[in-house]
Amino acid sequence: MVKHMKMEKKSIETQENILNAARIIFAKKGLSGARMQEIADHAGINKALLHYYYRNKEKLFEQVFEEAFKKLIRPLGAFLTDDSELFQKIRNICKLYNEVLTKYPFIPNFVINEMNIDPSRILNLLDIGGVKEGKIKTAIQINEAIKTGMIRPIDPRELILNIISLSVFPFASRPISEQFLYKDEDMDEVLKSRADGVAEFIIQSIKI
Amino acid sequence: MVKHMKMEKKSIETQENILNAARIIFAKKGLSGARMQEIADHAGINKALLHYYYRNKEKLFEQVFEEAFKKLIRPLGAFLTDDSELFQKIRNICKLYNEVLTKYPFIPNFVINEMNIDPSRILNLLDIGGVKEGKIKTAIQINEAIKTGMIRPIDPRELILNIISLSVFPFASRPISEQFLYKDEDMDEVLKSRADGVAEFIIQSIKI
DNA sequence: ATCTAATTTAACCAAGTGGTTAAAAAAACC
DNA sequence: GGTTTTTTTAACCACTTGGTTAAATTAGAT
Repeated sequence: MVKHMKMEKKSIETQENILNAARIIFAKKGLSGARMQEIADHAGINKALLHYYYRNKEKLFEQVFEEAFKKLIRPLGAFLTDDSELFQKIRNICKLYNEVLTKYPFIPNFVINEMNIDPSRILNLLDIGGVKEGKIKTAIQINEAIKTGMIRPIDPRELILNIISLSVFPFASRPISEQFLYKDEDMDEVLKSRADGVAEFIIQSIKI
Repeated sequence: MVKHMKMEKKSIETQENILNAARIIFAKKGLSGARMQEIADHAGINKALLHYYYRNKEKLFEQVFEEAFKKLIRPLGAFLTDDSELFQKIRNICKLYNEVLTKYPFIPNFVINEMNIDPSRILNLLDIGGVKEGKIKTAIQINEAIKTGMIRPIDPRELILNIISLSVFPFASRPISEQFLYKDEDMDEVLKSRADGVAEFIIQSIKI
């Protein structure tokens, strides 16, 4: 990306291999637990080449983290800026989070944990996907729905946090939930088929 | 604990200091991110003494993890084995989790993350607090409540997972929720006052 | 005061870590 | 086939890390 004029085929493929390996290893072991050697092995290359493409561990991690963080926040932004009617919006975000997290199940745990270790990591990434304005907009919409008697009174932020909790936590807590709740079952299938139930659970809880 | 016949006052205090330091550092940085030197510093002692009381990092970590894991699972066990009527049970667990996690807010993230890195860590800790039998008992109770028309049809495990999600996720995801939902507010206060609302949210969603 | 346990000091070690380097080899490109 | 880029090899480095050791010091208990 930086020091080569011609971007050859093999080179791009290698960089993609590195990123894929980094995604897997970092998500599994975190920044401090991941080893550059392991990432190189997983990418099918050697350490020298890994450092040839990515200056250092921190830079590689930043790229992987930023990408994961966006994947986690964008559905929230999509929900908050969604113009649909409230109940439909709720169905939409449940479905969207379910799709995204089925595809990238390690993201919630990974992002939350690294943010916990170093909250400053997020500083360059505020206001992604229009969350800021969307939040205000959706809060107004919820308060309207309360006024018109469509839903019972509830703090908009509480409702939003409940929606996210129900959508995201089962993925983040998978190893625990699997052990204590869904032992011997296909947790992938369980999680995938949750989306509709979650949306109805939320709607039931607020509608009058 | 091991090599001394007399357990003097100072000794016990030091061991407690070590454990407290270990709880904080491990919860913040995880097993791989924590440094024995940092734990020693935080405990106000030196590395030699740290190793004098705790043979190695792994042993110290195991003790801290097991303790945290139990703190996280016991409320679930208490809920599942609770003899109260269903709605009261739900109010009880919401309140209990809120109290426990207000006191130990780092536990969810810590336990979930370390389980994600090494799921085998839990193997000696299965069936804590009567979760196993309690699960069956509560499932029966929920199915009864459905039959008698007290609540709408729902998979018992889905309901349980929803309860846990709503109770635990806001604590686990605090750095993110704070940033995007409750900016500039006292998140401690917000979390503390959530318990009642959460219980009603759940009850509203299932009652007929 | 004396004996024992708790703690410090300070040096040390082996293994692992992120990262570098230079030269050789392999592959892609024209 | 010659040039350029990609990749490997392999050695190397400085630093960190978990862990150890032995002797000296401090504090507690009786």
